[in-house]
Amino acid sequence: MAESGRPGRGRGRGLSREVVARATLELIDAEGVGAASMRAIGTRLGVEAMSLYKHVSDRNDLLDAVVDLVVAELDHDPEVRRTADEGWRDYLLRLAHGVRRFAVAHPHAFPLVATRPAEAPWINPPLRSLAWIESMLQTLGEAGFDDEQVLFAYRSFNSFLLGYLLMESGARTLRDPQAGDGALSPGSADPEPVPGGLTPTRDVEEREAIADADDAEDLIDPLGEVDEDSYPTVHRLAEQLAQDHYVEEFTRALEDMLDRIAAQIA
Amino acid sequence: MAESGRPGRGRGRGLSREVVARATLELIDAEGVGAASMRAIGTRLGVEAMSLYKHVSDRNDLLDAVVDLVVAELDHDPEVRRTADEGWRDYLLRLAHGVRRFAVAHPHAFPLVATRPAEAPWINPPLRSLAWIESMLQTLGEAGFDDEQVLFAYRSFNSFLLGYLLMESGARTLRDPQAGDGALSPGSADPEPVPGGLTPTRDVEEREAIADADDAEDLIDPLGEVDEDSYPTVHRLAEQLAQDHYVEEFTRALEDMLDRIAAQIA
DNA sequence: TCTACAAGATTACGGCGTAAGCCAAAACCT
DNA sequence: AGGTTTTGGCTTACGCCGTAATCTTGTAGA
Repeated sequence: MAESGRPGRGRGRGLSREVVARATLELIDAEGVGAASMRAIGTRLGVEAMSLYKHVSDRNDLLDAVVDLVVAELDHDPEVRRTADEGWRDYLLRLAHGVRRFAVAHPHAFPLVATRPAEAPWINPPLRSLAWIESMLQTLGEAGFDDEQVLFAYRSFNSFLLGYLLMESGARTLRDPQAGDGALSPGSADPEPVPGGLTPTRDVEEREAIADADDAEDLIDPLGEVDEDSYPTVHRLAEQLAQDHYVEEFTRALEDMLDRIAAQIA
Repeated sequence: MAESGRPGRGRGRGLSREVVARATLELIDAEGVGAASMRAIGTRLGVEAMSLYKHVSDRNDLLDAVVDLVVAELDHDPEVRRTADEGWRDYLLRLAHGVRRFAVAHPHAFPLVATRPAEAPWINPPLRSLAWIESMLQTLGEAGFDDEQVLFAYRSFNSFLLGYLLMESGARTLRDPQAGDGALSPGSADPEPVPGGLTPTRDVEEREAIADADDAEDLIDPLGEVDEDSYPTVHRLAEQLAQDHYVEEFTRALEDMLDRIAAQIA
């Protein structure tokens, strides 16, 4: 990991597995997974598509590299650390918020992390690295969990993050009225421009701040109208359904889940 | 929706949006989403690929039709009904198990239902039909929930199902050691044969029975070995991690979630 | 300087989604 | 019944996709 990579030194130009993966992630953020073709990535890097294969075995491997990038990004998050200085609860809390920060910053990429097939049935998304799994299991074990409780917490934590963040990132990446996604298809020749007008590249904290600030008026997209006669309840609740309370809800649901784990070990 | 459709009557052969969608679902079950190309589907139906476009506007629409098929399948499930004769808890319980039956029977298709982009941010997977959303919101409202509680229950239920079942179906559709998935890619020319040797077509109950019967020895795939020095905890817990306790865990976690909702309205 | 090799370029192939047009047969309307 | 319209499937063709195979070139090490 991170061999040398700077464009000045080394043999060719500044390409490397990580650089390619990073460019791919940027492309995914900007235009969706479907737009990240080998040719498009090459173009973005000023390079022919086939050159990517010097750093990546095939497209699957590239997408795996993107997932690795996500996991690596977690390690660089100053709030997320692999230590439980303040107890297991704080450890899981920080980890969860770190993962959520990524999901919010990269709503097009999160489904990738969430649904990419794993090598073993117990490598669960969204933490698909043996290193993190080891860290988590070990931390919980050291916190006094017995084996069964460790596994319960492991699965509870993963499925909670998976479900909630996939729901949230799904709400942030709506279908383009014309021209679908291509996210889960072979082929698909559409560009899938990011629909909401958001440009998810940096500034996670900034957007969070915005989302948190106005508390009850940040509705995302009402889908025009809902037929009142056919779906009266949906129609009545449409406005509240469209409100964005994700931060508070996530925090609260997370606390609830941790409570449940705590109750389990008591 | 069921116009006539029988091959004997009507104009052409027995094609229809639903028939095409059903064939697609079968292909997805057998070989994964990536294998369900227009040409492959046509071949399976004894028809040219372009003929499918008479019943479906494009491939995105076809995948939507598959999702519709899932929702429709729910309606035909005798245990799942859109009424709360026995209270909201029973209603949600039956619904959840119905969705899980589908996820277990169609592990390759569930990620599709889970990640397909929606038209509005409050249409959450896995219940992506206005009819079901209306049913659920209305039922909860009639059960005495106020608006805020309805929304809390709605989102809790959806994110729980999404996370748990995606985790479970992910564990049932592992990566083919050679040749990746193509599930989230454009292009991808691989067949992705179903890995576990399972043939998920009917007999959900039967497989459940098997899964339930032997309680502690149904491990799915150990991934060969895990390096003991690098990942000691994973190594130690590998066997238990590989065990399939999904049914009991799901049931228990579901009850916990319903408890949380119940506590919320008390 | 010579050699080996790694990084990127070129070419080419089969498969993909699908636009456009064609055609026979079923359905409909006197 | 006979003419017309509509429908459902077929054919052709185009551009994009992933990638196998091969060639070119600049650089590092001897």
